[in-house]
Amino acid sequence: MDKHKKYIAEQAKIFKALGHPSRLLMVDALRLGEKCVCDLQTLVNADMSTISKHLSILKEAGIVAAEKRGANIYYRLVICCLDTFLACTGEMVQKRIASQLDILDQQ
Amino acid sequence: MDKHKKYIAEQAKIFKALGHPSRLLMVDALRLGEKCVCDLQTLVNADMSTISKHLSILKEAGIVAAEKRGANIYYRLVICCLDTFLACTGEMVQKRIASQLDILDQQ
DNA sequence: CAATTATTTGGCAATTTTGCCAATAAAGAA
DNA sequence: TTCTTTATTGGCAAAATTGCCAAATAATTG
Repeated sequence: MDKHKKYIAEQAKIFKALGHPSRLLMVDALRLGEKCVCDLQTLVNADMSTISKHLSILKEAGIVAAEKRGANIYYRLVICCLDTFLACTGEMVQKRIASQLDILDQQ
Repeated sequence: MDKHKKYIAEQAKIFKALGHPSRLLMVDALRLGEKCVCDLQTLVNADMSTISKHLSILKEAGIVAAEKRGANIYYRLVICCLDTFLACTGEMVQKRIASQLDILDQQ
C-alpha cells in the first residue's frame, strides 16, 4: 500500500539488528577486520549458540557476511557507514553523560 | 567493569529506539520540522496512547525533545546525524531489493 | 464552572526476543 | 574411522516489547 512506510520499515530492521548490546559490540569489533565465531564468543562471553543466533540476525539484516575457511566461519562487516553511525551515537552518549554530570553539579 | 562495553551498550539503546517501524516513521517525518502528537498519530495511524509511548522511548534515547505550547505538545529531532543514517540504510535497502530482483531474473 | 481537546499513564494480554541446554553437522587430527 | 573442535539448529522458559483500553491530567472554550 504505502510504499514509503514499507521502505522505512525495512530500514528499521537494520537499526533493530544494531540495537542489542552484544550485537553492537560484535559489529564494533568487526570494524578492525573479520573474526571467527570463537573470537566473538570470547569478546561477548555468552554461550556459543547465543553468539551464533545474534550473528544470524546481523547477517539477515545485511550488516555482516560469513565465509567458511577450514574449521572456522569468519564474519566480516558489509556495511560501509558504521564508522559514521558510531561516531554520532558515541557523541550523543558522551553529551548525555556530560549533561548528567552537570545536573549532579547543580544539586 | 568494562567501560567500553557499557559505552557500546548505551549506543545500542539509540539504535534500539530507532529500530521500530512506527518510531522510525515518526523520526523520519520530524526531519521536516516539529510536529504535535496529533500530527504523528495521523501519520502512523495507531492509538494516541501508543504514539505517546513510542515518543517517550525516543525522548528517553535522546533522539527527540518535547515542548508544550498551548494545548499541544510539539516534538522535534535533537539528533544531527539522522540524514546520514537514513541515507546509508536507505541505500542498503535499495541494494537488497535490487539483488533480490537479480535473483529473480536468474531463475 | 462544565465540557472539550490533547496528551500521558496504568494495566494487561498477546507477541516477540533472549539465552541457555541439548542435539546435530561438518571439518580436521589421531 | 573415531575423537575433537567449531558452529548451527531446535526447543523452551524467562524476560521484554507492543498496543489497546480506560483513567487521569492539563489547557481551552463556552
